[in-house]
Amino acid sequence: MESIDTNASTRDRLIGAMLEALRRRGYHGIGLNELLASAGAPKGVLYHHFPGGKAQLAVAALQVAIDGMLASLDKVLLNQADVAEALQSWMSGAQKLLRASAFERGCPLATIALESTPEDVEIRRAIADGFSAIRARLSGAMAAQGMAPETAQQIAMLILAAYEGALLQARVAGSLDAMQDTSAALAALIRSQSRPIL
Amino acid sequence: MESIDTNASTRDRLIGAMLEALRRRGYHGIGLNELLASAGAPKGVLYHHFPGGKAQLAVAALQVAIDGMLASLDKVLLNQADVAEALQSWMSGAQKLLRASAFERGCPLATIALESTPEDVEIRRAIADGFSAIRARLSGAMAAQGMAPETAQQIAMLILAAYEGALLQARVAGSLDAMQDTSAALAALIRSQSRPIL
DNA sequence: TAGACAATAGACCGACTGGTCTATAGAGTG
DNA sequence: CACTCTATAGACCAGTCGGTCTATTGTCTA
Repeated sequence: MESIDTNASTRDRLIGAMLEALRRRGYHGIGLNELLASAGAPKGVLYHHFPGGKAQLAVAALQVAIDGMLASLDKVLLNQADVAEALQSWMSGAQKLLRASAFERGCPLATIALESTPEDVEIRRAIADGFSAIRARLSGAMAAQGMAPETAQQIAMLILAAYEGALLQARVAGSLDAMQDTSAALAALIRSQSRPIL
Repeated sequence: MESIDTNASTRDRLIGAMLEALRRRGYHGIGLNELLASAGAPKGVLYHHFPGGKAQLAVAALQVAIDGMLASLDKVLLNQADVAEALQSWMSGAQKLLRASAFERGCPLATIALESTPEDVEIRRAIADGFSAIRARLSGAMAAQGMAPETAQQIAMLILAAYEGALLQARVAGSLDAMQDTSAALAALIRSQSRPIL
């Protein structure tokens, strides 16, 4: 059970609690009362900061999650000139977080994406935009390394899909194998596509 | 709204309704009353066929889903000698189902996998076993086509991860792009690995 | 026809859901 | 000090949750 930083503002504690819930159980998997208890906040404060209720809080949590993913991606891309290596760093970071949480903290975007229905307009838009931004970072980096732009876009799509799918498999299996295999296979693919075939 | 085949046995209608719910909204996204209504069955009959309640019904639905995925995989692998082509057929089938449901019917395994907690032992085991069986089919087919066994296992992991992740992205985006890009990138990868580099 | 058992039917239950409402506390400003 | 506005607090609500229970119907066998 992760405890939420009690020094953070009430609003941030609410977001943190929702984020944690989305990672572990999904949007419908946690109730408002339990959420409020883990944030150490009474009910009124939720509707004060988020008049739209649970759904609006979820959107705010998604934005935070997306910003975090983009930041970690930018960091590895900045530190490593080679995209294949940067990707492996990125996935290795995800593996550490997974193991540290006993395989319980996954990607919050994936969970709520699958639970959402067409009525959840804001939620779906936030997720779709987030995925799109992540893919843009990836394809940009690969194109900068000499990959054909259309190929880079295709492979960025594959990378993000594989990342989410590997995380998912790793969680249910309680093993890092999925992450490791996927990471290795992706790195090999990027390398083979970055340089024209000899 | 999909209507359930009223000719099927009550037990099968319950499973069908749960399967549909898992595809569209997830385990916690549907209530027992709504589920029963869509199956056209009263409450008592659920606990007659599935004493373990909602969770046991979900496991039964997962088994049906897994059997279906394995069957469709076997079919394309039998029809097409080339694994890359078989994979594209398989993913093209998934695209048809997605579009036919207005991007609402996803993979039931993925959804409940992300919603599950460590307490959901039977559910997680069913999913993990299902994924494992699917990967075994894929890696077996690639190994039979001359790919090194370790490589085949890695790529099978990548394929399944990418499949789930692409389906997820396609759903939130309401577009087949993710499936098409992923499918093309995977096919190219399989082909490049099946034959030793010239 | 009687008995046994599987299947269907739905009333009912306590617990909890997301959400609303009113009351109060605290901070900042004139 | 009085006023204002944000933030905190939690009682309260109708509706729904998953699950239990008893009654009835249908079917097969003796």
